[in-house]
Amino acid sequence: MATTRSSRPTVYDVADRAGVSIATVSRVLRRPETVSPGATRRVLDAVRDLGYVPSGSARGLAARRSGAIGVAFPAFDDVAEIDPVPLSDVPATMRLDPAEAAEPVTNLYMGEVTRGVELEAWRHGLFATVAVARGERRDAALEDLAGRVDGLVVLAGTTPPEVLVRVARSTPVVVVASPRGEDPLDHVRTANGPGMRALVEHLLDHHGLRDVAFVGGVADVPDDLERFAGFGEALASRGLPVPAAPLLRGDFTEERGRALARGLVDAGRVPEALVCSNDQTALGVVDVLQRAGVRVPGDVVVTGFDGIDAAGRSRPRLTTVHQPMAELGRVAVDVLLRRLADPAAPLEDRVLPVQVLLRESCGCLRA
Amino acid sequence: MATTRSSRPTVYDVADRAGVSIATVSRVLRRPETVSPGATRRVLDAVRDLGYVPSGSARGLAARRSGAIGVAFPAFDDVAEIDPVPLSDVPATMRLDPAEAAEPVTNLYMGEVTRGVELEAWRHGLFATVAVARGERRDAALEDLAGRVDGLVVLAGTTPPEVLVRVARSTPVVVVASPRGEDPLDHVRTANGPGMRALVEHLLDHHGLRDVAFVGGVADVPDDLERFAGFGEALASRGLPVPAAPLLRGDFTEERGRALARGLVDAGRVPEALVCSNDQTALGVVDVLQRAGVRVPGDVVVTGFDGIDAAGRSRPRLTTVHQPMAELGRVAVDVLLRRLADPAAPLEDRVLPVQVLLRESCGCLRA
DNA sequence: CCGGTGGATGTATGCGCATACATTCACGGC
DNA sequence: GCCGTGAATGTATGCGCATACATCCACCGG
Repeated sequence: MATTRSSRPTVYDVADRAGVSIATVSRVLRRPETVSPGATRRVLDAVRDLGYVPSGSARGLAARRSGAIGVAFPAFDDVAEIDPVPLSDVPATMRLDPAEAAEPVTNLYMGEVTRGVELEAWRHGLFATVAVARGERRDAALEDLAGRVDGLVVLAGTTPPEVLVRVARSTPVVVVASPRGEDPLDHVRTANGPGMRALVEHLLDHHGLRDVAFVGGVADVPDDLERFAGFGEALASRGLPVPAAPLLRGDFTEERGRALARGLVDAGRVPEALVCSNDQTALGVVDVLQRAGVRVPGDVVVTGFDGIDAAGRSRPRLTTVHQPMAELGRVAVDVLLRRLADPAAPLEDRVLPVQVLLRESCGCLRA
Repeated sequence: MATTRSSRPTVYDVADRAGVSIATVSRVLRRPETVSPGATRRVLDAVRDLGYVPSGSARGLAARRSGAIGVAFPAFDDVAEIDPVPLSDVPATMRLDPAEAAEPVTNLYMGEVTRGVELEAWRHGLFATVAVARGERRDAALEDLAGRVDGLVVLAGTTPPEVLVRVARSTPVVVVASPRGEDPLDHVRTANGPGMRALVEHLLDHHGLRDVAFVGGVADVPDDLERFAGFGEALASRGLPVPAAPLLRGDFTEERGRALARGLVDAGRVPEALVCSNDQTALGVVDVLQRAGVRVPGDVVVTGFDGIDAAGRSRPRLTTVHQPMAELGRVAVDVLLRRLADPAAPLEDRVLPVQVLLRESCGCLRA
């Protein structure tokens, strides 16, 4: 006994039932002050009786704007696409869970940025349509999305720049979290470099460290490059030698961080400080060091970057640089709306401030 | 030098440029096999040259389906709506961060469910449009959303049931995470009761506990009710007295969990086990107990529910019941598509399995 | 008592696309 | 050499709404 109607009622149905023209129906819904009380009343009754809901497509077509903003992410979770939907009736299983969970931070990132976009869109009466560009259909899907929204917020790495630029010819595009290149697009990002620089200068000045090493993430990722650059600037500003490359390179995962730390311990050459390119890596590093009997921050200082929840719950709590993920989404929408309002305005490159969180893993606070 | 065109090119522009009719343009894009190679070629060239992207609104209108699925959440973050967009140029600030972070799990929940919905939608060539129903515009926005999608996934608590039922007259609605009531809607939820029951039976049977107390969350929330019911069933099945109400009642936050634990410690009557209705609360409880010198699980066993990341990172790691949040979204979409395919099919009430994670806080594993 | 005025409502049209139907044309069979 | 056939393409229409413009009518001033 599902109650879904075979076909949705339209303005015409409402108009018939209310004994008015479709124009009056439309007016009651969009500009009520121009319609007499009587007609308004009858129309609203008809709307209620029929369960009428205006078609977004028709409205969008007539208004020449969809009322939605698109958010596109790179395929963080390509793998997850495999699992079939479980239809098991088993209500509860049980298992010993000794494993160290390694929740992908990317999920969190996606969720937070989406939240920011949705919030800012809401404030302007818009909706947010999200898509994770995966596999083959990747670029085609982005164009499809572009066709159904008023503007796009695209995370760096979602699609090749040339596709973005092409799409941008018809739909404004704001790129999140990558530095302005030569593309004619608006950008929003965080102060990766300055954040890392401030953190490292703190280690040098406040804790008097000198033997400071960088543990990178995936090579050539803009964020990683900027962080390493900030690291170098800090050293240079204090007259210390600047390495050409990170001491170690991971892939932003906790597991990889563990492996790297294991290598250091085995080789017996752990520096005074391990400055990691992200929190996940740092958490893995800390875990392995502690198991190997190396005290953090007693024997070695470890820091992260991102400011994820887990970094504030570890022992020791991780000193890190917090970047405002949801804020990225909000500001991206702000930039998008400005672009919509004035297509000829100069390109924007907004850099959001970060905050260095001094906690236990650098020795600033006691556990 | 922004490159956004003043108005998007249409099929007509493409047809003109390619020297064909709009029908041929449309065919090249939708059914390429019906068009000659020559025409196809010219059309694609024109599309590229003009940066043409089909209008989603027009397509939706003509096709009588939008190609999008709506996801609506209750207003977890009403408060956050206040902050203005920061336009600060300060790239990095610094602060000592002694506070215990209390990341709202609701954000995570929203992100995960959205992820599931988006993934399943993607597999069917659909997009996901999300909206958090806040404040005054709440119900109106839900209808607006309904008008622009082919189906809705609505989380319990987003809007009053009567609004849902009304909307469902024109757009299929699947309700997530609340038990089937009298509404003529499809439902998808997790096995809250059985999960909690299994966990508590484990505490009774395996750890031989008897003085087991329940720490609830917000009253009258379906999930909380079901969990408390499962708690009671476990006790009853072992011939123990079943309390009529939770020993304590929090609000699902970590902070509130702390306050409750403080009360117990001060009163000097801490039970053998504190079974919490969610992880956040349990984390707060554990923190305060430990600071008060009460050992967990040595002196008192504490358990949670939800299986959030933080529960696997605390010391001791929390024994809890993991519920598949992303899976909720995926299955909801699955149910939605079935409903779309057959409006007359019997109503569904899918219950997803949960998994009890036995870790350190119940004593199953050593820290 | 008539033209003017403004509020309420109706009529007609366009938004951009998909597609049913019509048309054209090349080709093969008779 | 004519007609049937089918592939390729064009023409016309509808999808559901917003809105410019036309119409109607009650009411006012002169």
